[in-house]
Amino acid sequence: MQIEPELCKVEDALGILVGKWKPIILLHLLKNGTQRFSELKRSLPGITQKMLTKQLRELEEEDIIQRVVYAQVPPKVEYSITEYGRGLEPILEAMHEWGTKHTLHKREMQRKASI
Amino acid sequence: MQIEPELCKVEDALGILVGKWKPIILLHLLKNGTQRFSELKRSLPGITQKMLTKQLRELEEEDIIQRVVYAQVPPKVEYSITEYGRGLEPILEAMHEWGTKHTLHKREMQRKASI
DNA sequence: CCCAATAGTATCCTTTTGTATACTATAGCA
DNA sequence: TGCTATAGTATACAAAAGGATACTATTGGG
Repeated sequence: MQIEPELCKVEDALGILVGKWKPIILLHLLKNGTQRFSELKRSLPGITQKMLTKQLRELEEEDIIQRVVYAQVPPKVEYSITEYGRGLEPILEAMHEWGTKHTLHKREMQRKASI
Repeated sequence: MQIEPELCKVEDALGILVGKWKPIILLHLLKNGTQRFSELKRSLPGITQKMLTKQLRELEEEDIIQRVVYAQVPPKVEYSITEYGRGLEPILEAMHEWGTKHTLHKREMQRKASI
């Protein structure tokens, strides 16, 4: 792993995943497939509409998710992961794996600290 | 991959990597081994001392890096990745791999857009 | 006629991140 | 005596991210 020109690539990935909501949104779409706006909103307790819209727009911009609007009333808009976006799964998995270890590690550290 | 309790784990990993400087700092320490404060600073053009100090303190807090102070004048402080912190390498690698594809993908998208 | 449901916008505010700049302590050296 | 080097702090500020709340359009149903 060389360093200088490689950094920006790591940062690119990070730039796409970063934010309080993006990883959760992506996990939901990866796990559950196509979802409507309202379904996502219900899945993300605490998110505001503004935030959800913003995150979805940004992910769409990067071609990570796809947005399909149905000409209906009331409106129906569906979101799904693109082929390309599915490539993020290994990163999410690596993070998940590490996160699991991290939880145990934190617990261990606290135990030691309390002695 | 289950969802609800799993989310926080992904977010834990993200929380540690996120920031304009943390991934670069970690890559430098992973690649070059132990480094002094001033060496890191020189390696990160544009970072202010305050930011570098802050990021290093946070990484230390999470037991990702280790800080060793030598009782000298002028001061000497060395930073290195911990065993535990080394566990982040697969994540950085997955991001790097994806980032490389992303660069090509972006280029392709721009080419298409310009037709 | 009025209400509910959906997928948003618009506006204002707070918190978090990041930047710029100046300052400190101390030993060795000229 | 004053300068340099190192690893920081302190203070003020600017920008970005996130949150709270209110508003919109439309149509089918009561």
